[in-house]
Amino acid sequence: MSGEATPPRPLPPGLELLWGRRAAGGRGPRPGLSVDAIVTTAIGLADAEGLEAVSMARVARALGFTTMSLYRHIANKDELLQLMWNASALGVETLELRGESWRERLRCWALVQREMIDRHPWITQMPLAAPPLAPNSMIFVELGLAAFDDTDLPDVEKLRVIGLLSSYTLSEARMAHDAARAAAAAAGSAANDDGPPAAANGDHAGDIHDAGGGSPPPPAWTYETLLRELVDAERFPRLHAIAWSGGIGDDPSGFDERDEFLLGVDTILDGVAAMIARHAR
Amino acid sequence: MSGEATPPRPLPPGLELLWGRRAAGGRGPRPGLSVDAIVTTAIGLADAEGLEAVSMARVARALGFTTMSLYRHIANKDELLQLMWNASALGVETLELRGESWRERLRCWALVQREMIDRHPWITQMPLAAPPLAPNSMIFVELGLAAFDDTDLPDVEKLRVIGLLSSYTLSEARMAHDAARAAAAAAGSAANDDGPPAAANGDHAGDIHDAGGGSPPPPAWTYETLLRELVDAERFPRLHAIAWSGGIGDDPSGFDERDEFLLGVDTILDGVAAMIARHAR
DNA sequence: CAGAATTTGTGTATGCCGTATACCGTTTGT
DNA sequence: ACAAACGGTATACGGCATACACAAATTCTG
Repeated sequence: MSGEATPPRPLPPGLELLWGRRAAGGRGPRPGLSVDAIVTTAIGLADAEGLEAVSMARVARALGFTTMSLYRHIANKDELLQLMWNASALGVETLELRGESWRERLRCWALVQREMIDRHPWITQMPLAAPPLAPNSMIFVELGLAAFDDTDLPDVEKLRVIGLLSSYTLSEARMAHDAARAAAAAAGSAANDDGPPAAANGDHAGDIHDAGGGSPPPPAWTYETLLRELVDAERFPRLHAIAWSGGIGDDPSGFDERDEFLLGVDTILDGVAAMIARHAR
Repeated sequence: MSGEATPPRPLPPGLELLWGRRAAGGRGPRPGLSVDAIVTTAIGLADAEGLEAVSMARVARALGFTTMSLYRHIANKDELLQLMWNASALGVETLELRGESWRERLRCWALVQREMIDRHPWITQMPLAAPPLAPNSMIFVELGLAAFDDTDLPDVEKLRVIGLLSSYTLSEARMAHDAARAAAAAAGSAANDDGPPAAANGDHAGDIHDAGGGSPPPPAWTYETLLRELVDAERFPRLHAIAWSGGIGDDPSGFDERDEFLLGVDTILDGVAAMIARHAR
């Protein structure tokens, strides 16, 4: 709120690296490690084993350095996560939205975002705090704003729609990947025996969740069977009906998650159309 | 896929507690600790200091027990989080949606959810995995479905809208609370001196983010000033214009976050209206 | 009523995590 | 030649979730 002179240099910590301003001074020994290398191997780790596999120690070991060496290039783990998030959107600079109307372009915008997330599912596990400040986020927002160029929507509304769309995209992707991970884990623990044996307890195993008899575990729960077990017809009449009518879990039609997602996008865009019409009047 | 007989008992671990089926056997000493007490104090801790303050050790200490005693009542921390999430929606059973039309009821539904989150902001920090299976989540979904009772929308679409609305609600709440927390942290670190001193480094302070001269830190960044610093007019023409036109950060009008939120909800509902109209035809 | 069975809470230990701090060798500007 | 700056390492600390073994309390069974 004070002053109109643009502040000269010192960005808040963590942003300088993101926006690429680093002195690159000359005096010490030539570094064997670089921010790029760190971020790249961290992303590789996350791609392969999920975000929880990314620890300072693991990243450093994968690079053949000590844990603490990373801190010569990165302030802390949070900064690393920010850098990963930014680097995961590598293609954005050269991206162009296809479509003649705002509607086609926005749809394309959402889809591109969804595809970026699908390429790096750990994005949905990131503890994303506060509004986006990474350069690639900015580029992406700018791109979204450009989709509105043929409309008269006020800027605030454009931003609201952008936020709405990307929050939908993120949460839809999160659900899809969580489900996929759960399914993979269930399949894995059923097939292999080296996975976590149900829920390891010490000498007090049977109390909280009795591990069943000696019989093989009942054929593993799916979301649908669970729903049918839990939801009674009196308290949950509508959910009960849905659970017993099939078509909840894996849909047999060729209707995949991507189409599901686009249906949601289209619903939002219908709302945006009304918004634009209202403002044109 | 297999069998039509409802499976008899053994729910997957973690769900039994949520759905209240516990043997309550008789033989041991009378417990001085209960699941309820644990969950309650954990929620108290989270309300007061955020979700990161909830550790097994802290909860146990607050109760006057040892850390490991908790594990006699709860399988692991994740289960505790699930229980907290479920308990945070305490009022849902006695909840009724006001409104004559599906639209009013859905709007009310979203608002109620938002208010529940605002009462326990740590909900937005929860690593929520997979579709909701807690009883209170179910009740809430059932309530959302009931809002559609005067429409002909297929069930799948109803569920999609429910998901869309609540993902929007959650992410909007997350942004609001993250911003609030950041603002509080900035104000706190400016006023107090017992907070983390900027970014502590060892003998190598000045390299990554040089802490400025001895002068007092430049008046602290706001989102708007940051945007103005980072976003240049060539690469980000639209964002640049927005950043310099004011009205981004704290809006001076009496237009608070709740109204902002409801505007987004209304946009979604416009889309839903189109959806319903399409299906009625 | 005697012991067996079962359950609650405790103490201790393990292996991860992020990171503060002190140190040493290398490079470079003066 | 020397001081300053820098890159990497070793060590250590406090916190975390949780495995495991044990003691005391209670109740069921004979």
